[in-house]
Amino acid sequence: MLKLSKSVEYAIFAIKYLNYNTEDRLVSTKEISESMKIPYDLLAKIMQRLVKNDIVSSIQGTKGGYYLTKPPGQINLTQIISAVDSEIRLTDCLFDNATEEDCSRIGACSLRSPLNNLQNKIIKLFNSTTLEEII
Amino acid sequence: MLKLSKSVEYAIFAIKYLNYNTEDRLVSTKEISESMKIPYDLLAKIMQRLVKNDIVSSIQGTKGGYYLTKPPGQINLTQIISAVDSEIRLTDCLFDNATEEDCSRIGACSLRSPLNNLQNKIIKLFNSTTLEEII
DNA sequence: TTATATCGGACAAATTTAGTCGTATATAAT
DNA sequence: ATTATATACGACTAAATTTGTCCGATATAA
Repeated sequence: MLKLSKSVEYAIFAIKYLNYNTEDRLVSTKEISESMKIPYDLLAKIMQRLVKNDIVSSIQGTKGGYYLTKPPGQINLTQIISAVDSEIRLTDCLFDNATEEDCSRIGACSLRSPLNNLQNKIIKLFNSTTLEEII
Repeated sequence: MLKLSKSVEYAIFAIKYLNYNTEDRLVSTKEISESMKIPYDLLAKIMQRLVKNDIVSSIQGTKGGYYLTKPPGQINLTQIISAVDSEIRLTDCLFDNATEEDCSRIGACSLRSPLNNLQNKIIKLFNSTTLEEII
């Protein structure tokens, strides 16, 4: 359970490809998919999520495609994970306003606060890890 | 995918219970299970893994049960995760001697090394997080 | 009008996690 | 010896999540 999802891996590959190939043109999902060997339909969805989270920008229509909204040094891992998966949560209860629906122990749980500290450290680590360091 | 498994959560609860209840006696899976509201059969398997990894010790037979092998300050999160889940691996390829079976990109993958650095940081963080801080 | 691209949601397959069950072994008490 | 209660261990099932696919809509250049 402590693993990057395939979607996050693919997102990183895609960002890498965009970084090296969009100086003077746009790049399509098809091109990234074939070049990086990533399933087309899955990648297409990932690209949309990256667009929604303003990590990449898109131009629609023929000759359309994607480009990076900001340089890799300004994109961090937390942003990517949040964009293509969901917010980082070490347990089901570790977010604001969690209720008994999320965990029956809530309120009486002595683990919640220390695990929240741990989660914050992980998020901090991921915040400080930029794509520039990875790609 | 960046979440503690239920097994790890249950293991932490169990260690906490053992820490507070085994000064002068042994504690059974049944007692922990009922007291901490953890499914008995699942907890039983978790206890066995903790024993195998020398985090807790067991005495068999009637009047048998478990106790902590070492104090919580000497147990860290990496040990627990390795014991009840498996080694921490951020991607399928991030271990020694990974082959193309594990990832077809291996050898040519530019992400492997930087992601390995990240994985080491996470492991280091988990190594430095003892159960004393959590329970 | 056509070809090619993004957009978006529903769906299916595969994998992983979570939980269950049955049986064997150990040991204290009767 | 037998019984009751505990751990040990593996196989199995169920549930949840991730991964991958499909289909139709919209946008735009040629």
